[in-house]
Amino acid sequence: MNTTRSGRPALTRPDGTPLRVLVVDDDPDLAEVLTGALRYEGWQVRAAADGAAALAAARELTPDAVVLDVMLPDMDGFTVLRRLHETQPEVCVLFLTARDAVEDRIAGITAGGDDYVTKPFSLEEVVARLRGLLRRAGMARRPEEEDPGLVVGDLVMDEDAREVTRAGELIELSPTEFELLRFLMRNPRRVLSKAQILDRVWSYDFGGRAHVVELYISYLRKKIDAGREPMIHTVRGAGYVLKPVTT
Amino acid sequence: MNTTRSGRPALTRPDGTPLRVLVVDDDPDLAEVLTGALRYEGWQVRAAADGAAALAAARELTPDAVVLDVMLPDMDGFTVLRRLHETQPEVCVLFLTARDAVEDRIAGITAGGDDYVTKPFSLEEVVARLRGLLRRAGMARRPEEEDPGLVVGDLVMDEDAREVTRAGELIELSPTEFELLRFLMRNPRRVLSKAQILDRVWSYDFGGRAHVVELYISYLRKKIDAGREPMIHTVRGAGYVLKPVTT
DNA sequence: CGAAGTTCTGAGGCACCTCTCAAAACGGGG
DNA sequence: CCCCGTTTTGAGAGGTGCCTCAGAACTTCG
Repeated sequence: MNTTRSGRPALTRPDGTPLRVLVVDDDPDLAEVLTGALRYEGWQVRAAADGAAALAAARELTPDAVVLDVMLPDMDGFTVLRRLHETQPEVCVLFLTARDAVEDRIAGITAGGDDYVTKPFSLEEVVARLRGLLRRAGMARRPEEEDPGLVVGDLVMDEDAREVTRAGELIELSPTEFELLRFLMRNPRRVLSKAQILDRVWSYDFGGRAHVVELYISYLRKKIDAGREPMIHTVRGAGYVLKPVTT
Repeated sequence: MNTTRSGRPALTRPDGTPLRVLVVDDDPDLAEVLTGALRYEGWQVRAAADGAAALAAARELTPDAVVLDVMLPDMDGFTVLRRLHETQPEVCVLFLTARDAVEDRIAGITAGGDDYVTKPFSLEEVVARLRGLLRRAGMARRPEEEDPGLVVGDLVMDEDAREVTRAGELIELSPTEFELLRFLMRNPRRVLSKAQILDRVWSYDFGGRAHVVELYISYLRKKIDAGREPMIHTVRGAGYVLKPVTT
């Protein structure tokens, strides 16, 4: 079976072959990190540095989704989108955009089913948005059973509703807490180093130290483990693990 | 069958041929030690002293993994990474870096599935990280059956969860204890000298005496053999062995 | 514009980990 | 049975990792 590099079963196309994604960004470092992260999901990834290259690559690859920077050296991201849809109307597009840039034009996009994230973003966010897009477009399916959502023990996360419950009890989380927990829940019973967590959950341009991770772990513990059998465990010198209580 | 020099079945590529690893470091002594340790794992190893040589060797060898020093005489380790991924997107990279240089430039590395170890490191750590990388990338498989983890008698180690159980009972270990036990479990029924243990489990720059090994063996015994049939045995004048109880 | 919530920094402190020293226990050879 | 080298154990110093708290900077929303 097709799997992610973390060993978890990958999200695939309906026929079981790996999802195909095209990354379009003119910043080589960012493109490198993005393609790496998406490959890590078990997907087939290709990169392009400008609009012309993107359209050429898209004709060749026929991707299921495109991660598309709005600002490209040769042409506007929206032009690329329009041209893409001419030949491949089914393709999903995830825009990458600066925070203060053209919110109005983006707003029209999301109506068409596409989505966007603002720079600087975290990799978990990009991956989550992409998975959401593909799932809603019916272009992806989880292998085997029906989508059970994210479940670890009695801890349940509904990504669409952005709701988390433990033992049926609703838990309110801030945005960062939510993303951290999602990352932990996508990798249960695996020790995750602070560096790994920082790289995936925090924005790529975050300069701070790993101390923040400890802080947010402590926030999560207060909300999730408070007065209960703990699910978040510290592994000294290695990182943190999320485990169901009944090991 | 392809085997390690210790007689244990080697981790191989999916087609059964030996894994191919490229070691890139400008310190000849360190490169020598590393290539030796990786060859000992039954892998096909080649060394390069700078970035240019590394890229050339990679084109020729098409390695499954690259052990890459961040500081190279001719070019940045990250440039090497990007160039490598251009031609061989599937390759895994394990970075070697100084402890205080970590935070700034390593950022983003673990997101793509790659990993790093800080100098000074132990050989067991490098090997373990590499095995983890290759296993998760689906690029390596254990010969014959599915990955059972590390099992000796009723002693079981889950490397991902960093968990050790004996007869189902969870045993808490410090980082050094864990690495020592991993080394013993990877070489069961084999007498390991204190010098061997020191060379593999402790960092290469460790100046202390072999007395630490005795000390840590005693710690392990207290946790693993406590009140049970002993698995760790002393072979006077030779070293230590880990054996299942029913010999 | 003000209030509430969120994110991050820095300092303090506790607990654990690692290693050294010293002495006791063990085991084999005479 | 005793001696001597080897191994084990105990106590403790020093360092490090991790957690908590308090508050400052920033954002969001009314």
